[in-house]
Amino acid sequence: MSSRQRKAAAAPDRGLESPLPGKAARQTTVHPVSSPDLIFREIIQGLYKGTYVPGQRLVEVDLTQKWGVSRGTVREALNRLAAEGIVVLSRHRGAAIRVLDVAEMQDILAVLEMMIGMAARLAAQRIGLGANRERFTESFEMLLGFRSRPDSMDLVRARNRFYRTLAAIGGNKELELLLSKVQVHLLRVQLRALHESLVVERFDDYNRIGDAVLAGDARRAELAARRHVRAMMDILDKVLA
Amino acid sequence: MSSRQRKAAAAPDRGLESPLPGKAARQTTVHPVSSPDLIFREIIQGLYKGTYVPGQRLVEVDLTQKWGVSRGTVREALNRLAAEGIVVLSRHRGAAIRVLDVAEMQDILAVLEMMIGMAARLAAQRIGLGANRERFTESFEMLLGFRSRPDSMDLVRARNRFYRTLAAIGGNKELELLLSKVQVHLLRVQLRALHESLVVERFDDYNRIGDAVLAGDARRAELAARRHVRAMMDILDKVLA
DNA sequence: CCGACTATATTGTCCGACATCTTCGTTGAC
DNA sequence: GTCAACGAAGATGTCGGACAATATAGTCGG
Repeated sequence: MSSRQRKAAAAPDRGLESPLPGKAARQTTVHPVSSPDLIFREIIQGLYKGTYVPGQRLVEVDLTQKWGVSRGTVREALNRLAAEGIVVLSRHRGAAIRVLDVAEMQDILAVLEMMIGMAARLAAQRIGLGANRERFTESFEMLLGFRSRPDSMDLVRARNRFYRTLAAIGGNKELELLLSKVQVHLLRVQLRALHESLVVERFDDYNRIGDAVLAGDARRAELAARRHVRAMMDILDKVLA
Repeated sequence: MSSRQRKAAAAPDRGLESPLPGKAARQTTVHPVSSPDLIFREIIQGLYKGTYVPGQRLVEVDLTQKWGVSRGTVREALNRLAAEGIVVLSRHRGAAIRVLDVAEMQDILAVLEMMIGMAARLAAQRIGLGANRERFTESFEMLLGFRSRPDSMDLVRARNRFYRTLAAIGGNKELELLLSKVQVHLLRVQLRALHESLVVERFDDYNRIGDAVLAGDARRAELAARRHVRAMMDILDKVLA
């Protein structure tokens, strides 16, 4: 019974036309993050910190106790991590941090070359629009600021931010979204585990990319970005030899 | 209390090294699909069928009644759909089928041009390996078989399969994964709604792509693929003019 | 007609329970 | 002693209910 009769989603009632777009309207309450969100980020951060290593199994009950949340909440976080490709799920066997084999790393880098190249090209083309130049310059200089002190969690953040900004001012939302789904986190961590030399930050490359973007030289920006990724591929190949 | 002490995922016990890879071992039970999986697919299929239209809200309780599952299950499905970008979630406001604006469609097509181009290039390079030629030929001919009878759900499946095969024989797993995350479903449905002419299947394009791939001509395959996507972008532009 | 307040619908999160399934140690036959 | 079948324990899949938090709609007073 109950007045809960609703025709089960049959009526195409249009709603949520613009869920996020800022009408600068009243933000009734600040919606910081949901619990699954927190766990999601914690685990990614734990990846960099070494709290979690590829191959490690994630048992629901354990996570429940660790963060004091319910299984349902943990489950949501795990599903999102799986959707991102960071953990693998197999029915009735549970979750584990994904292990990349060398072929997968090469695949990721190959795709990354194309996507980062595109992002750099678009960014160079649109560097003059709006506040793009300021935004880019800021994240660029912040990244370069770590030249003297690598190996910190802040550097990781700065690098990620640099790439996010690159994609953002490029203006292609879909590219931005897809780039966030490429397994850069896993790749970095597992490359580092593979060989120490791979962890070296290539600031010269960053410089070349940044310069070309700021110069508005789309072709050069794309080439610099692609060369950067290709350099990592080469190092990977050498390590294997 | 309770012997449930487990150090909360601190021990890097390696497990699930190869969750899927076929050791051709005993498959104790056939794991068809989980309930969230079913709902996930149903909704995507419903998109094509018109059961669900962009902008339509998806209320959890409705879906639980429609499929006779619990809210938790529905929730999982919605989260996955959100992760794929098919629905948008906003806190306490619920889920709705994502509405693409024209800019987003253009973004998606721009990324698609690059990715499909890459897939076609790789596929042409590897057409000779293993059973690639057979696999590709089969899906190719199946697609062409619909030349005389467009506008069926089967055609949708055939086209998707063609692209999946293209990506698969290309051999880059990451590209394959990312391609599956591009919003082709939404794009097709909303393009169709925008203008009837956009629904026309471009079999000539498919032919050119297929021929080039089968000929092992990587350059030509990439160009044909990119041109196909670009043609759709042009039509989109014309409709807007 | 407009703005503040209240009611309701809906989502976010938790808890507990049970079925299903995997894993692994044990038993027993060969 | 080896190996397969059996069975117990651990973990996940799914369910149902419950309550809090919050957005939206409707109501009331001005």
